[in-house]
Amino acid sequence: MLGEATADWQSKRREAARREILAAAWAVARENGLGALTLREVAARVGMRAPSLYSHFASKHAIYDAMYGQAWAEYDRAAEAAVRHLPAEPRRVLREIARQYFEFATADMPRHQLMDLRTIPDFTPSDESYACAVRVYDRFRTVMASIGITADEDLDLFVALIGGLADSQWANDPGGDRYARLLDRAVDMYADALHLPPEEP
Amino acid sequence: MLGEATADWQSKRREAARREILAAAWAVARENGLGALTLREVAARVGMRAPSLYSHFASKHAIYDAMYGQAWAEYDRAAEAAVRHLPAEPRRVLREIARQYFEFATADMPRHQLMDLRTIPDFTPSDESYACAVRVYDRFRTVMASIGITADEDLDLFVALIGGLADSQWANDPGGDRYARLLDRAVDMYADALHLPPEEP
DNA sequence: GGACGATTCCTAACCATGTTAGGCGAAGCT
DNA sequence: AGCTTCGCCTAACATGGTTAGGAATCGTCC
Repeated sequence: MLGEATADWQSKRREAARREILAAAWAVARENGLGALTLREVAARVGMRAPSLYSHFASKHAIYDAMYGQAWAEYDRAAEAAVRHLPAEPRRVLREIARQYFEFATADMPRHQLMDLRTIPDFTPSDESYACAVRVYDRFRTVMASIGITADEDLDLFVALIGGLADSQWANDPGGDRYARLLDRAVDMYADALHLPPEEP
Repeated sequence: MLGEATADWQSKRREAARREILAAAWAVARENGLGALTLREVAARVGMRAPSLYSHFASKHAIYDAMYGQAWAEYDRAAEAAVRHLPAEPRRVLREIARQYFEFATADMPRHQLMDLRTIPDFTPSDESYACAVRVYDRFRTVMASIGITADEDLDLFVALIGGLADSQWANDPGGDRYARLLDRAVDMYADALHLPPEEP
């Protein structure tokens, strides 16, 4: 039987190794694109051979899964910070949420691709990773509720709207700001449709 | 030198073979998903071995390219038909375009994935295939111009809106009709923002 | 202190898939 | 008939995910 202290030390080493592998995976994805993320390349960056990664992750999908969870957790942190200083006016709240999402989505292409479940064929996140995404959505729902928007359809519409703009940004003007301008118009369209009062100047 | 009649006959056989291969590729994609589209599988369905496909397509990407062109050409035909009986009221025109796109996009998942350039890594359509997509966009721009919408930003916004809803449909409610209902709301939002007159009952 | 057990890395290899090389046979041209 | 062309074949290669099995390391226990 392993002693408690040892188990703790070992699990810390395990965690460190996992973190290092994930960091390498992110580096590869950012430098050469998600498509270039190969086990042999990741392994090389941490001074290992590909099969050794299996001591830390059950499969390549497990690495994707961890990255997926990390990305959503990252977004959750950013959103949490933003929620603490929410404007008073509902319309400004919408704008804030929209901008936050858009900035996060357009700041890092591989991260954004990874957060989209359609990107990796046959990928389904683990419960744990998926919970990170759900947490974000719960926070979003709470904020929306605080300005009186609770209907599922209203929430879905807002998400589709902002998501469509972020995707269009990547598809049609990566690196530019063409859709950032449209974002404000979209938010206003949406706010008008829901009869939110205009902003004070 | 080959005789004229023979060349013609041979090129017809070549075309027939290409069509057969593409049909098999579509069948595989629809039955087992885009990810299951493998050269060996396609070849098997047309009674060949994988390398023989290279007599008809330069690479797997060339097959994707042909499928991409076909998909957009298909949409172009559908759009052309719709354009011939456009309603008189601008708002109804928008609704018509939106519904048309949404229905086409949600009718066939692999086709929709393929029409999105992000789906296949490192895929860039040939000029010829891309022209099919451009043709669709030109038609769209013409119709929009006919109801007085010409600004690039207005067009981009509409496309992002409808595209976002179609993507959300696939992501969150495949097989359902949750986002079809939202489509009409989105169109109205957009039409209101552009001060289009309401529809007559 | 030495044997045991777990852990972690390695090499070798397997399988799937896109792709290339090279050959064989049929079919048409001259 | 002889030559060329074409379409298909088999064999093989490169890459990439994965598995099998072994060796080294390190903490634990007698």
